[in-house]
Amino acid sequence: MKKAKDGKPTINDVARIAGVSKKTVSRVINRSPLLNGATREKVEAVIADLGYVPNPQARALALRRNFLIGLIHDNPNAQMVLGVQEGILSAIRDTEFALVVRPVNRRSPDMLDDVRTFLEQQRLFGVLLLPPISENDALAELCDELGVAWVRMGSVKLDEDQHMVASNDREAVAKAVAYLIGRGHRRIGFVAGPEGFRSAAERALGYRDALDSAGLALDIAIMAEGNYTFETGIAAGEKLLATTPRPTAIFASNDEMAAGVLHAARKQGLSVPEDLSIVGFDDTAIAAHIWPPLTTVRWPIQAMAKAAAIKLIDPAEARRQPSHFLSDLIERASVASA
Amino acid sequence: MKKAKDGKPTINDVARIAGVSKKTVSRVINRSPLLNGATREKVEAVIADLGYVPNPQARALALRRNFLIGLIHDNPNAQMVLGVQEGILSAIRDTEFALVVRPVNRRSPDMLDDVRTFLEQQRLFGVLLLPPISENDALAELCDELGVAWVRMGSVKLDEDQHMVASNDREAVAKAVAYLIGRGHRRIGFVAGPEGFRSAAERALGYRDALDSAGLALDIAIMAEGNYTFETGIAAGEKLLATTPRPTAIFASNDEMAAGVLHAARKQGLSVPEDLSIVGFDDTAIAAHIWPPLTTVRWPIQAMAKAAAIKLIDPAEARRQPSHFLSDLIERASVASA
DNA sequence: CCGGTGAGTTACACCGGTGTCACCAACCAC
DNA sequence: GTGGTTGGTGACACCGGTGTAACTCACCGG
Repeated sequence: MKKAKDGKPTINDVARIAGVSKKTVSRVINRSPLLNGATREKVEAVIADLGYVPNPQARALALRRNFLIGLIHDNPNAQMVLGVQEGILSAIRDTEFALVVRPVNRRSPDMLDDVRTFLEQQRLFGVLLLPPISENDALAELCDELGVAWVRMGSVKLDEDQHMVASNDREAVAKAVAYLIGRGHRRIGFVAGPEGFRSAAERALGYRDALDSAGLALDIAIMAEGNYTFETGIAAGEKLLATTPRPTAIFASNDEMAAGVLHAARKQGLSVPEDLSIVGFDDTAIAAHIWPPLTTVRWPIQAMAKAAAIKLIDPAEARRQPSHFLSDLIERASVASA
Repeated sequence: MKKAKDGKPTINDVARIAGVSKKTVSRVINRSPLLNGATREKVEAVIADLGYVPNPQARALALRRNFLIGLIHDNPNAQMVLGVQEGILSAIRDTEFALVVRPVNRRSPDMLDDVRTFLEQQRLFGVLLLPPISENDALAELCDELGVAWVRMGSVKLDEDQHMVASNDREAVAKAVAYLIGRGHRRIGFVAGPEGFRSAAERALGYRDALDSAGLALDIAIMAEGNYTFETGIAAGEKLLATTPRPTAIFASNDEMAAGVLHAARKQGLSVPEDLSIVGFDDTAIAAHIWPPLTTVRWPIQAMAKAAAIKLIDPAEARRQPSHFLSDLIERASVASA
């Protein structure tokens, strides 16, 4: 009778029915310590009875902060993006936060303006920046300017711990290439990622590190560059396989390019791994599903995203979260001894 | 001086500086028609000068509606989910809507409660339901109960047009199998999707349709079931390839299982497509990147998601959006004539 | 018996928008 | 000149929460 017929119950309804002020109801919701136990129980009973849930928009307005975190990304790899989303979700589960996604176009000249409009319009609490766009310092500056908290993920540490969650691509690639060297390979080709990507640069450094440690010389004849796509992997594979002596192993900077190298090898009638060993990076779905299954480097994407999200939303837990994650070599069937 | 040092400008700031009431500013923002041109220009100048952007939470509170739409999904295929996200984003670009994502666990007994909590807590304007979870009628009912608008995507029409965007999997599979028959195949194996998935049932019906039209008998010896994963595709492939006479072609209900069949064939020393033709469904990344590239059925996922989002947010445009989308057969290299 | 203390609670303004209605001036018909 | 429209604007309450300060009431010591 007193309650609007279709509207959801509000704090006023609860207060009236429980016979207390709305502020007291607010205290119950927010678990305020100075609250008489009997009052709390009475109010909680009414809340349960009415099925009352606080209105997040009203809360956001009064608190001058909201509970939305954004994921800004420009990543062609669907599995990575979804892994990140899952990771963030596991961090915000059972909190009042929600995840807003915003794919952007790295190549668009309006990219920064787009992000600015998005942030101004939605007034997010904070954002997560995913590679490769996370490498753009202008984005971090924009967030600072607009008062939006931010954490970026990346392949190498770029900021202080509270703003950064990094894998260590250089070290991981060095381990993978060292593994090939350990299997007797001496002529190991390298397919780099595109110029301008920090991950590509880091992975290339890892390759050099491994050769250096083993006392092997760098030979630019067996180094090629792709842009992380299957097609450029084929082209790079063709180039490397045309050299003499032919490499006995190739490390590709991501799985798609590794699949392209495999494709190129097959076109030339080479068997993998008998004639050529191949190692990729990322451990995306394709790695396990091609033939032969690809030995590759897996980085803990969900765990990283979860840590990043916690840094964003929970200052108390933030310092307990690692900023640095280790990758593993996943051995499958695309590597044989030389 | 008058303006808080760190806070963003509010409608009050604009009103005071422009020398009008806040209601007039509100009218400018909302493009009210009864507004003197000179007043409008004056206010717009102040808005531009201050960089004023309306607070979405305050707006949501006053309007008793917000501008968040949710994507609820439980889909193992990252590419599909991301395609949907892109599609939705292209629909809400340049609107004030934002996209909130919510992966759920289909198998969890708490799934419905999770969704309920999510919807009650966030008070979304509306949600998009993705298969396979979109097939759950209880979800649609829950949305109706909570007053949340909804549109579901699926492989077959389940609701009235305003709630539904469907591909036509049955017809698409029938076309694909007819294509195999047209290439001379008479013994065509079928790998079904998991029981309980509407898409799986529809695809199986399409297979039967095609055999019927060609006057071919159904042979359950060359039908197997998988759960849309690579591994179950291998198992299904092994089963079908063990029959005599061996099928000359196999249609798998998704690409991952098709890749599994390919894997099984290769293990038995069979060449594809010389000894066995294979057709998949979905045209995910894996289809183009395995060897040989997979002939498969592509459904217009982004366009469907875009149409679904428009139905949700724009009643005026909604009736102009199709509810029914057609799939294409993408011919690659995994099919040869019998 | 009285003033001080602190726990528990309330009244009220406020967050930043929108809806309603009153209001005013200009214009019109009579 | 009067009364009735109409276009344009403002005052004020309201949406549903939270912060602040003030209040009430036991309980305490002197």
